[in-house]
Amino acid sequence: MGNRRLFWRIVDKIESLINKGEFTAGSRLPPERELAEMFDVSRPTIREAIIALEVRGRVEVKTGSGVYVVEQKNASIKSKEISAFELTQARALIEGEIAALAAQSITEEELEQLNKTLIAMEKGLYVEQADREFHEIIARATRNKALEFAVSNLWDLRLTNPQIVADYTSVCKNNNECVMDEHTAIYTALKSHDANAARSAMHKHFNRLINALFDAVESRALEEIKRKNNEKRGLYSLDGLVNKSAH
Amino acid sequence: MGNRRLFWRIVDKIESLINKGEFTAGSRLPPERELAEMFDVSRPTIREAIIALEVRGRVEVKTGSGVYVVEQKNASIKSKEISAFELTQARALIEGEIAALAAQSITEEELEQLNKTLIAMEKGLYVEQADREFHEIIARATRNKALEFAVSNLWDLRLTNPQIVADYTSVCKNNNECVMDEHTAIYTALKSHDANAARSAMHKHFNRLINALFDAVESRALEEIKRKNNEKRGLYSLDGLVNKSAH
DNA sequence: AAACTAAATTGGTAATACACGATTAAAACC
DNA sequence: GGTTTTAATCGTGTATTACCAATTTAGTTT
Repeated sequence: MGNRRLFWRIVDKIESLINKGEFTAGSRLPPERELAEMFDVSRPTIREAIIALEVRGRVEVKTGSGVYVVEQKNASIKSKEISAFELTQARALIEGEIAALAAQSITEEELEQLNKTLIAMEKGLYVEQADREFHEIIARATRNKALEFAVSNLWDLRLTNPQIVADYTSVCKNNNECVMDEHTAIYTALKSHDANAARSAMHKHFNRLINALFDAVESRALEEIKRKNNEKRGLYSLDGLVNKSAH
Repeated sequence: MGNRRLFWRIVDKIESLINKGEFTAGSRLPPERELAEMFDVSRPTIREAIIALEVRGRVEVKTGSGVYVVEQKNASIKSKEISAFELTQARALIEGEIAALAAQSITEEELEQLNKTLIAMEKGLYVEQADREFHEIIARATRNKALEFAVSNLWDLRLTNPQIVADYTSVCKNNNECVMDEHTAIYTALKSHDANAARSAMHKHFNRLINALFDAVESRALEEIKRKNNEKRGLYSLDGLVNKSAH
């Protein structure tokens, strides 16, 4: 149950207090001893939590003075608040251009690597991994590490943001054939070194994904509405009364 | 002198041991007690250092078993090894598409904000900041936080990678007029909601930057060659001998 | 104004008890 | 006798308590 180490729980508590505005940016946290009493843990544990927050860049420790909340700049953008739609559109835009660029510089060896991911995907094993590799090989083929970096960051987003993970898994289940076909189309375009074809194939790939996401989210929203309506129906139902009065 | 808190120094020591290959990926670190003796500090300090390393993602702690070194995957891509050229090309590609997208959705208010950055830049104050804001406002105008995220990440790269910082500052000194003109052109295209014009203006902006970078690096390389040649000239020079023999 | 306390706060250590995981030894079972 | 299950043990991280040192800050005195 309470398996997670104690200081992590304290980190969460302090962080949420900061997020809630209980401790505002620039202000000083209560002294260690007070926090220890507050959360009913020992001082070393509080210190561990503060160190974790410090490494994360959320607070700054000034010896002899206190612990101060650090101004969070782009933290709101980071990870949270980004939807699967936004991520997919961004990837379409960026990876579309990457595909166009890669079409001009991709080597035979890289094409062979791409082909291997296609085979792996067809066999149905390591599908997730094959998917990521496919896109990363193309990014690498641009000979531009900044683009690799951008793709890698967006992929991390997909894996770390819980909402996006949920939305993606609901889509990716039974669409392997689609992905296969689309990846093959991209591969073919790259093999013929046709930049425009590669870009458009990549756009198609993500466009289909956006639509699939839309359908999935829509149907889930419908489910949710039905569920809530059923709850209300239970609350406001006259069935009981009707039955009784019928007798 | 030894002002920095003790555990940070331990973090450095352990990290350098990992980097040196003393502790290989996947292997277990010596137990806390042993490390404490090794570095001549107390166990709580070792624990603090390990927590810092854990938050940084360099090690993983398994209760009752030990502390294990984590495989570093994309660390090599991250930040290091990326040149100013690569970064600029990546930005051209990505922000070009962003400009095209933003042209369709940008609001009057955002256009006004853009105008303010132009005015600030013309006055010559907060130029760096005005530059960043200009690009971030456009990213925001896409209504896509994943794109904002990507732009923000690339900008961070520009500020954190020492080599890129050096290359950029050598270029940005006396080119404010260029930047002003290019930003104005982008602004005008966005104001008229012309996606293609916005994309191409953005491309021109970065293209000029790439050329400027190239010139700067080239001239610096020339300087370097001259310097080295002068050194060699000193080494192999016959001037001294000639002078002596002349007498 | 400068120097000097004194209080508040974090920095660091030592010793202790406990909980978890893995290994080993013993017991039970087949 | 060999195999599986169970129990004990040891190594390791987890967490607490208590204590003192170093630094900063504010106030006080000179």
